[in-house]
Amino acid sequence: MGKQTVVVGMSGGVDSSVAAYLLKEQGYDVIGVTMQIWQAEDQCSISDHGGCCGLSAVEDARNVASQLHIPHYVMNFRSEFEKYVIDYFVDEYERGRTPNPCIACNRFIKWESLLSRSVAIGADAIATGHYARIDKLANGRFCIRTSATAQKDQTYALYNLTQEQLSRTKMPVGEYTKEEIRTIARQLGLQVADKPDSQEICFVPDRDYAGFISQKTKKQYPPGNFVSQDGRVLGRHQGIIHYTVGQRKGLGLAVGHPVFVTAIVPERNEVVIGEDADVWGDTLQAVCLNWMAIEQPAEEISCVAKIRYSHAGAPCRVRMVGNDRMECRFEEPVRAITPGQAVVLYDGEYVLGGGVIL
RNA sequence: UGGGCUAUCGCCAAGCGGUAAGGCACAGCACUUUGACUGCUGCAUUCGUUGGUUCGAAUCCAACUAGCCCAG
Repeated sequence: MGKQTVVVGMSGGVDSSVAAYLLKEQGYDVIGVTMQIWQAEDQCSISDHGGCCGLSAVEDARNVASQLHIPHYVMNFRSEFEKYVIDYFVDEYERGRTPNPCIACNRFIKWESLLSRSVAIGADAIATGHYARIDKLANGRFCIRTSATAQKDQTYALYNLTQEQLSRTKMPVGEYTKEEIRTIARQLGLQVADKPDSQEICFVPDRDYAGFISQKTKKQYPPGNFVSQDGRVLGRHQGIIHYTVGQRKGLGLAVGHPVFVTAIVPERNEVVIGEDADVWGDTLQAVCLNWMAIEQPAEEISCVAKIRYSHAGAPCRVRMVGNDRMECRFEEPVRAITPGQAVVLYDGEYVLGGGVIL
């Protein structure tokens, strides 16, 4: 048997660049691939910094690949990205929900699409620069495990990967801390060593995601009422897509004390406002489940659940309440259970599974 | 039209003769590969207007203006 071939998704950032290097060191045949997913030809001016998918990213990735002496290709995933990430993102906001585009992108673009195309060109697996590890458990299942450093952990956004996808994936960066990765990059002389971490939604570099949606759909999202929990009108909002559960800033409501969005009602074009206490809850239901370390549990299980990226996690009990539908009951109330966000279940360092909050 | 009350930052609101609290909102920064939350910093040389009293007034006096309430 020859060496295994791995396609590394190279975003042009430090993490995926070092990932490519590490795999090469480990003896794999490494192919660098940069996914073109958003930037259209006429928009290269917008995001030089940050974005994982800008045009400058292609330049950076190409340079790194040549320094590492590995082949580099650019693959176009724009239509998939449009369908599975952009459309989903817009739809969710229109329905008064709050999407997590990174999770959708991981599942459908980085894995479903990149993996199949990589296999098509003869690769055995794909790799990314995520801060997470993949283990094969005693029960035979593949599982995402938190990275070596709790500081930088990206497992939340990866709960959605299938067993098949995990079996063909490598995440070499998960064994290191961010600083170690940057140090390696410097030692290699990579010019991306000190490139800042990406943040924000990659396809909305100016942070104005509501403007992005309007521009994208060519639709107007009419103003409506801010209402209290008992139905009193408190003011006017700028259109439902501007809000999310738990939000405080940008409401323009001077009530004397902080107030928060507690719910969004698209049918009535209303945004419900409440006190801080009103935004805490101890139960949620989730659908579109994906089980990772375990199969769908028959009995109630105890675990820790994260309600959003960068949530510390909270102890809860989980049980199925329907076909592809589970309920989590938290020991203590958690803040801002938000429809559309993901719940990810953990047992220690291992991701048990997750779903989308109803 | 008589009588009374109130006018302080976008909103609410301290102040009661000694040189403008606070909360909310808002802005910036930090944090953050989603939306949020959170933290820090900033935010009225000026108190409806015009005069007066006083060493000194947002605070006392007068007139004017506006709003509210009660009589009609």
